[in-house]
Amino acid sequence: MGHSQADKAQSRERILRKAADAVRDTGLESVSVGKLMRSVDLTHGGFYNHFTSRSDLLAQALERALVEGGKLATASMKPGDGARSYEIRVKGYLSRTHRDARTEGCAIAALASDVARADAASRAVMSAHIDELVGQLMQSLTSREEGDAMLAVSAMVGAVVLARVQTDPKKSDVLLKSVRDRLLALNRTEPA
Amino acid sequence: MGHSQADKAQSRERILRKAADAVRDTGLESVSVGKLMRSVDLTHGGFYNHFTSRSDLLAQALERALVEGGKLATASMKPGDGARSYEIRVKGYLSRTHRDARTEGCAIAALASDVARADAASRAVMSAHIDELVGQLMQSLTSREEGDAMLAVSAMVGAVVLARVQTDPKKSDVLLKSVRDRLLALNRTEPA
DNA sequence: TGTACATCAGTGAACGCGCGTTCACTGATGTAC
DNA sequence: TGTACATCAGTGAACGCGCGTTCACTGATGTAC
Repeated sequence: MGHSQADKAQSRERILRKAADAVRDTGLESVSVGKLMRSVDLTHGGFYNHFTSRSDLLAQALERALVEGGKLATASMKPGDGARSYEIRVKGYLSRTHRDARTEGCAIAALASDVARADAASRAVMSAHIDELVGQLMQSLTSREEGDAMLAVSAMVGAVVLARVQTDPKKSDVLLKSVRDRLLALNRTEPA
Repeated sequence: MGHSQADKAQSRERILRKAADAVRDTGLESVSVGKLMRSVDLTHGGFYNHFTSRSDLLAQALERALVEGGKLATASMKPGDGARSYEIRVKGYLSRTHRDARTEGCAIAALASDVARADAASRAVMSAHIDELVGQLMQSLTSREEGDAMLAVSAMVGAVVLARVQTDPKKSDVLLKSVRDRLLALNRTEPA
């Protein structure tokens, strides 16, 4: 609303934050400059004081969504939880809460199919976050094998996306629980 | 081009087939009536001789894409392959060929994130095909446990989508191979 | 089989609409004296 | 500290464009006699 430099930074931040949410809520392509600016109580013309184009905004919103979505994963972990961190991550990711919180949750699950057909720049941004997630999970695995982490990440992302598609709530719950139980079991039995 | 009843049925079929491909190639929302009709050498006005609206077409194209994508899974199987069908399915799904053939491949992998935020009708259509895929895989599993099939389907869909996002081709290959090896191993060691 | 007529698949102009982007403008903010 | 001026965040009209949908039209197809 104001005209100071601090106000500008704040406006930019509000636009980007809203865009990061909108992108996860309704997809990359659904975000329009007009609707976005209206949603933060500004007019469309001012958009270009903050971003050079819609696609510039989208690239930054994707990155932001991935970072925000990634924070949640570690937010609920206390230091010293190291040994149980695999369990905590898997349970959190494959929870009904996460399934039902698409707008605040992992952007990989929210946008994977979209980004799979996007340009190389967008895919590279998400690739980095996939690698990071695989790395984090590998560290917390008793086997410490990257391939095991890749299976877990694939199953986690796949299960959350499929659980969000599933219209029967009971089947959706069962899907989450089945995958969760099996991923947890794998980490226990594998080193045997 | 022609005006006979047979021509009409053929036109409708060509439109729907193109739409089913386009939907997997570039997403549900990207299909426009004008571009679609041009791509089958017709003009946009005639579209409404075949479908009541764009969203009517989209619903049918999603169903078609799911059916076509599902056929591929069983196409390469010979009768009598029963015992090895889990292996054949998993290998086919997690192949580089499938990863690189988004337009002809499994529509669940191509459109899962999109449909996750679509209306209940679209989600119900895809839900049915997810259930079917889980059912098929369960039948071919030595454990015959639905939960095991759910893990496999989640990991298969997740891995293909993530492999399509991954910009580093080597990492993409490793992801597919790691998940494939582990899903195959699970079916061997579990009954022990 | 040949003719007259109704049907209807396909055409292309026209509609209202929302889109991304540009631009002349306003007035509050920040700066120089 | 007070005044004059430059800056620039935010406004809103305007642009060209592609969209989904409608509609009067055309001419080939199918039908009735």
